[in-house]
Amino acid sequence: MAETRERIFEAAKQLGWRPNSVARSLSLGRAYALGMLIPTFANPAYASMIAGAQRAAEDSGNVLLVTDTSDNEARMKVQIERLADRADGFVVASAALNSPTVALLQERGLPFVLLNRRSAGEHVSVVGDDEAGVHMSLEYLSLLGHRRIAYLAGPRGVDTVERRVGAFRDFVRSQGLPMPKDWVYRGSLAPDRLLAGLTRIMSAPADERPTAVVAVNLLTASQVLSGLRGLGIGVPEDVSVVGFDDWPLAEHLWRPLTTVRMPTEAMGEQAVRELLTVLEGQSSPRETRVEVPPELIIRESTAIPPVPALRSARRPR
Amino acid sequence: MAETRERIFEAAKQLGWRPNSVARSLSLGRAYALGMLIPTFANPAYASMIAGAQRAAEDSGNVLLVTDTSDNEARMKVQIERLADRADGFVVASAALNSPTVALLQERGLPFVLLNRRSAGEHVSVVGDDEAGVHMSLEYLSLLGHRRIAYLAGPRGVDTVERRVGAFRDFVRSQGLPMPKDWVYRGSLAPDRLLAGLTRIMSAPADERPTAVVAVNLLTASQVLSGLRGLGIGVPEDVSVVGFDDWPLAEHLWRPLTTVRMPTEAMGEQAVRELLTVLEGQSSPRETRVEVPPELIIRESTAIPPVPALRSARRPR
DNA sequence: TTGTAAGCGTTATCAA
DNA sequence: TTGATAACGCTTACAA
Repeated sequence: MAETRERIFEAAKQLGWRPNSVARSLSLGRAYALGMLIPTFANPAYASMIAGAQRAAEDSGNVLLVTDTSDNEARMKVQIERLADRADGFVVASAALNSPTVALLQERGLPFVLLNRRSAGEHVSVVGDDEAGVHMSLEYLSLLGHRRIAYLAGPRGVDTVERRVGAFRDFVRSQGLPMPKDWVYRGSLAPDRLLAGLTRIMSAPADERPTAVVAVNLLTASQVLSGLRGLGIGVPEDVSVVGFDDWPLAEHLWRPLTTVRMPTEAMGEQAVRELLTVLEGQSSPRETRVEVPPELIIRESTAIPPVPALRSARRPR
Repeated sequence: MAETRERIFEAAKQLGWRPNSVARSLSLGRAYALGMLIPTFANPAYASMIAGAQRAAEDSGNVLLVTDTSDNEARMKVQIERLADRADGFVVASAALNSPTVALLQERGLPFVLLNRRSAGEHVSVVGDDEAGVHMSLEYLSLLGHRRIAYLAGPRGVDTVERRVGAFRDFVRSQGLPMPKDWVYRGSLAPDRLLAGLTRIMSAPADERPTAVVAVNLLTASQVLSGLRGLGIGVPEDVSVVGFDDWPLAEHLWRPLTTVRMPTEAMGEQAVRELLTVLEGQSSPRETRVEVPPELIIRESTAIPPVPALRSARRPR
């Protein structure tokens, strides 16, 4: 009986015997391990997705095998090959919108769920409500009186980024805000390029340039802060800055950063739960939004727009 | 012959066949996987150790299985149990000075090398030159003219921390600098506790309190910056601040932080190389120092001490 | 209920 | 050189 089996297992364990998980995997055809592909450990947002995922994995008796892909498709391929038999499925947080990796997983029949970044085609994915996050930051700026708002997005091709810019554009349109072409920056996020872009946007006279800048992520936001500081533009008295993602250091930047905190930990957690149901064959392609809503963390990088700007905005043309 | 074997493997691969790595592990008794235990993904210093380790692992045909231990011994135990058969050895970056985990690894005969943090007893370990890092930051402060220097270390029990405080104490002694008892803070690094400690140290009159504060890591340093800002103490004009570890955000803090950059990536790399030699049975217990020296990144949080302090320091008593 | 054997996909050994 | 076979350590199905 099962109970006796348990007792024997326990007794054996006391004597120093432990079942060999490799042999177990081979016999069972199941590894009780889940792979997780992360663009980079360097981005703190992923650190907490991993933390959440790992907790969920451990709670369900699985181990989580995490790798850093550097957003490099060739590396991802190698890692998937090497982990294919050792893991029962994958949480993929580093998919590009058109990723050969996703194709590879599909053709090899490896179960997977996308996290944070979706990809073209049908598959199960778990994402946070980035649109709501952007929306709430814009609403807040709007409430403060800002009407001229720029968005620093970075290059095309990543789902999350597109969702965030999309939400920005929707808001701007629905509120009838001004939208000169270069107020949405789509260039490289490399420090010098970004600074050049920011400088261009800010080179207009004070009553024509944006009174608020929204950045696509935390690092970009902090570069913006430093950039404005270098340009001699005050934050928040001249320009307000809002970031995306949160992290202890965000509080200690040149100006403590107002930013959108995404439920990253819950996202990681839900991704593995979703993957587990896929492994049980219970799931069909669909997109899951994590229920936990984003949160706007208001600190000191935002304020009402400068008075001249207000005057100019109200002056009839 | 071996060559034919290769050709057949290649042909089979074309046809979609791939050797099953689990079966391979079982047969070979070797998994070609290495475990890595990290205190927390949230600390950016570890992110780059992982990056280095993963590169070295991949280059040698291994996969790196990384887990976040939360510095929790119980969790480490579970993770080691679950990875014991799936990995050939472990890189342990989250060992406490007296860690049951190390004992566990030893009694189960699992090969391992300690990274960054050493532990009591004999074992192979890879560390950076923390002492040199601290030393160079203190030399720099000294050169600027600082003589009253405080060190915020945090709780006892972690090897790296002890090495850093040790180096601080050595320097202070060798230079005959003043060293009131509470200038070395050994309390909790929780924000409120740390702030209380800092406030106490800074509550002395300006010409008696420290003119420079050195922090044990990046987060602590940024908390110190914010703390001083809150106290209305200027950085660097009233007090200089030096951190430990570097990260892109360090440049964007309230004051761009002068800090010691450790060769974290090289450390991770070397740890897996070291582990690989252990696995080949070539290694006896020893400590390896990573050759790459620390680097002092000078930014804007340090300057010459304030003039009144200089005057007071020079005034004969 | 208990014990035995087959199978998981490799590699390694030993005859042929 | 080739080909069959045991072994890795577990699970499960089937006979005793």
